[in-house]
Amino acid sequence: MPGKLLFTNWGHKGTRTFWFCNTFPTFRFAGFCISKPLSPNILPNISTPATAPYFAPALLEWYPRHRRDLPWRHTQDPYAIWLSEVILQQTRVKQGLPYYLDFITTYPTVHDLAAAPEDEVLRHWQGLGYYSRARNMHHTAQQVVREYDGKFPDTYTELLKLRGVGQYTAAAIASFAFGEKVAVLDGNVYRVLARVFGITADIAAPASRKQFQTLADALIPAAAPAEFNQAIMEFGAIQCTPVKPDCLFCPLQQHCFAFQHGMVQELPVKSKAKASRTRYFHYLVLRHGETVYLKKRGPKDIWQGLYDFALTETDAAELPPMALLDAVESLGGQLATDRAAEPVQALRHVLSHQKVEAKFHPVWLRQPLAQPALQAAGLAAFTATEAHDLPKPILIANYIDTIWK
DNA sequence: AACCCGGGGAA
DNA sequence: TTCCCAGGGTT
Repeated sequence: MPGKLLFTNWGHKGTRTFWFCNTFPTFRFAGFCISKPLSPNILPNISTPATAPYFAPALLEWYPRHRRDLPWRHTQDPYAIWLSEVILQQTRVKQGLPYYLDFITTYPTVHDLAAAPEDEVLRHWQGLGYYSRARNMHHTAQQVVREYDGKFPDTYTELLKLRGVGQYTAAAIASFAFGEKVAVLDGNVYRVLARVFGITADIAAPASRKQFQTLADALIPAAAPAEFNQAIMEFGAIQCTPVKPDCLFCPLQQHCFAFQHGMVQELPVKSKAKASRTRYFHYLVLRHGETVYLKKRGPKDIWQGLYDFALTETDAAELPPMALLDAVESLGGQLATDRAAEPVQALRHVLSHQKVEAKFHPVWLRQPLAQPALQAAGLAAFTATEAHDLPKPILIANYIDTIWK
């Protein structure tokens, strides 16, 4: 962002003087205005992580006094730790906790999880989102049983080979369960490091990862890698929060670049996600007697492996006239004449990357649909009880609740 | 490197 | 309503 040179802040550190433009992250350093972040992109209030001896001790002193009492913190079982970490990916503790308790109760060991049908695992996951996590988790459970004799690998490098276990999760399991000295890097860690050390790299850019990883690896103490990883993430979740961090009572206040320079709001730098698109779903809720017809969703779209109704998607909110009747006819279905028409229900469902505007069209059939037509359409007949037990998107589960109370 | 994948809570 | 939360897999 070249051009603007209005100074909003300035500071001294040692013999150096630096200024900040209001066009952050452009800033001036020692009289030179630079348009790109310094390399390495650590602002001059620290030289190297080795000169931050305060960091780990402060967190390790803070952690036992502020940590939440969470069930996965009472175990060394790599299975339980893996389970909790997969559930907590992109998920807040408050939302994930009941799912963890359900899973660890239903599937106390990796053998129990591996032996379960995928539909059942997905049903327990229902409502938690990002369903590939559940499918990958199930796959990995079977792999651990088959190829690892039911015992999780005990090193970062080996853990990384498991499906659904990336750099973060491998580091978490390796340190928590096996005491390996490898620093975790999640959203909390990015935020804490960016603020304390004044790092201006875009945390949404994959290329920034290396810089944060190098810093975190330098900060993690050999004496307590697990506690350090727990502490820095908990610190980010409780104290150094995304909005309104508790800087007033922060143990790192004196050392925090962002606080000392009034830039807590500006750090970390994070580019915005692209706008989400709107999709228009027209669901045909086909029913006959106690039977409802559902379809298992396929790959390369949202809600893979979950069940919903016969679906017609359109580019606009309106459906071409007769489209639904045509769809019923193509299934060989006939409309029942002895039932009053039920109202079309519209529900909106917002995902982080898509907005789904769904309309549910109830259709009572005169006769059951024939098997060949069902098979061709990917539909299958279920009772209300069976439908309840199948994994469904929250949108569909909510709708079914409204029609069956 | 870019893109896709859910859902809920707080302001 | 609007804004925030983000790790892993695929392409």
